[in-house]
Amino acid sequence: MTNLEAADVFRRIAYLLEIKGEAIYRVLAYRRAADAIQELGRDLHDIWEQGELQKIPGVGKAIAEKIDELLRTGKLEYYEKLAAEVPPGLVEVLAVGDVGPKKAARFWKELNITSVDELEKAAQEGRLRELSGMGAKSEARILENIHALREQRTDRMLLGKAEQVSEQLLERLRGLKGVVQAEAAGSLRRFRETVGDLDLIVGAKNSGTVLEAFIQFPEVARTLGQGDTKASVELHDGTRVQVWVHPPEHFGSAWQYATGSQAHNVRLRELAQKRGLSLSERGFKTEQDDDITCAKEVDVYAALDLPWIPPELREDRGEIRAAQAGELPQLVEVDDLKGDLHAHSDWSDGGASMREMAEAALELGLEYLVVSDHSRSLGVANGLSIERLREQRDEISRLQSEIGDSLKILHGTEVEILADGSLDFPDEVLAELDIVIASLHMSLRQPREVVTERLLRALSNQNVDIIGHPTGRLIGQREPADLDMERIFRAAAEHDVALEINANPERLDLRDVHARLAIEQGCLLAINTDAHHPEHLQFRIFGVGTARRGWVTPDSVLNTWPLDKLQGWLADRKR
DNA sequence: GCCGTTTTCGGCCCGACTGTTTTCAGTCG
Repeated sequence: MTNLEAADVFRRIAYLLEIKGEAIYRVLAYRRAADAIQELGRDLHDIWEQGELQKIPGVGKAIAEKIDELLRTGKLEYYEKLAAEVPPGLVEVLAVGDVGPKKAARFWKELNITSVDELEKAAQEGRLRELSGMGAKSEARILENIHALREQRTDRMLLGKAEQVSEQLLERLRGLKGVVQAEAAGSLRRFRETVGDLDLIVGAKNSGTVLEAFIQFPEVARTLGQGDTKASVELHDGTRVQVWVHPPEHFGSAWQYATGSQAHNVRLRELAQKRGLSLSERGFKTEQDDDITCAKEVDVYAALDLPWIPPELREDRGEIRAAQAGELPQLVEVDDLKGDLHAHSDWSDGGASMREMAEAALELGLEYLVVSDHSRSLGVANGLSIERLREQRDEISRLQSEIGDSLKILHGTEVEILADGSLDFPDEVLAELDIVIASLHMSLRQPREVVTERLLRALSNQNVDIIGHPTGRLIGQREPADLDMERIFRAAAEHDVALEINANPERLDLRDVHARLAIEQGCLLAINTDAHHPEHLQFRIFGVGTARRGWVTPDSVLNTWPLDKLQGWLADRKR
């Protein structure tokens, strides 16, 4: 049973309890435990075997016992009893917008609806409006939301797309009369790997006119809701966007609120309560009902005696405790990156020449760029033969003398880790290169033991400097290889091999929680773009965002080092 | 059901928006 499957059981329990009408805090407890299990980064089995289930935040005695039963037997009696009481199909009904536990329970008890199909049929037949408190409008909304669900218009989008769409809208918003400031908030600002809807926040006095203008933007297909301070719309491509408008004197608290995460905000509000304050997007209220406004985000944190907490850390993963103790990490920043250690050219499957790639790197102010084209076995990517690899070396020398000293081009390879764990080039060929990245692209579906051993074998090859996109996942398209990450981290630390945080928004691999575990084990990381076009070098912001979500500091990142230090490290390894 | 530098029992965030209502419940973030 995977972490995701176990988390799903507890999430379903939470939903069923909620429909059943159980105490909300019991529901929240199950939901919190489900989230914690899903975001572990470690294998639930390992924690179970070590008897440390109750060390997971949100897991106490009762839920630990249920995890134990689930992992031992593959089943959970408590869940099965619950599912006999409340039809489990109702969980899917909750995924329909505007349908929560109360309505789902009434649809079930009063109309005998237990699935989305049955709900759709009832709505089409006009039976929902017969319930008290429901009307034709609610019915039409629910029907529309069922269609949106069917068309998967509710899927989360990749960070790259979210960034692009958001920037476009922010540009327009900033151009509106009276707008002082417009910024991205929500999971995009926190650099979560996928984004549900876009949350934008605007500082302006005249919220009404800004919102009116916003819903008229050409990108907007329809308005889902609009009030005094916020509007919610759907764009032509199905992207959902929420815009909040607050007066500039509230901008800080509003931005903080809209950035989330929800769990982080709940913690802050609890802290506020303990001080006799109430925190909302409008700032603080004292017990005497006096307002404390926050024009800047730092004001919100300062009122709680906390330093400003970077958005990427705001996930209720210990950041508030660290802030209270004055132990927030000094996170890596984009400007810390001195080079990119993984890029492709048209020698293999890249879309640009080495010169074009180098010029793009120069423009970003990088000190060095590694050209690391694919190796011979990756036919689909036009992998290089040994002969062509050596020709490429000569070509790089020529290019280097042409462009001068401001950018050092290093010759590397992204060498295939073959199905048996051997590498696609012999050791003597790898030894000729400046730097070697070893990656998995093929046979990713091998059993855990096999694929883990395969990566461990590559890690122990003394020519290997970096493991590229370690798990091989493609977000939303291809599951990660079933690796024992803790063994990988231990081996990487032992052999002093860096693990990549691949910055391509389709990969983000290592992911945030893995990066955090890796540095705790003493691993070195490398934040690389894996660029196949000059513009892909910009992906580094997503890699840095992911690293920051993993509490990564610059000293753990190989490519924050200046060229001479990097070359020193590489030379030491060759000995 | 979980949790504790005020607690091992008694708490557990806060407000906007919508639809159906004459004052509010439900949903969402």
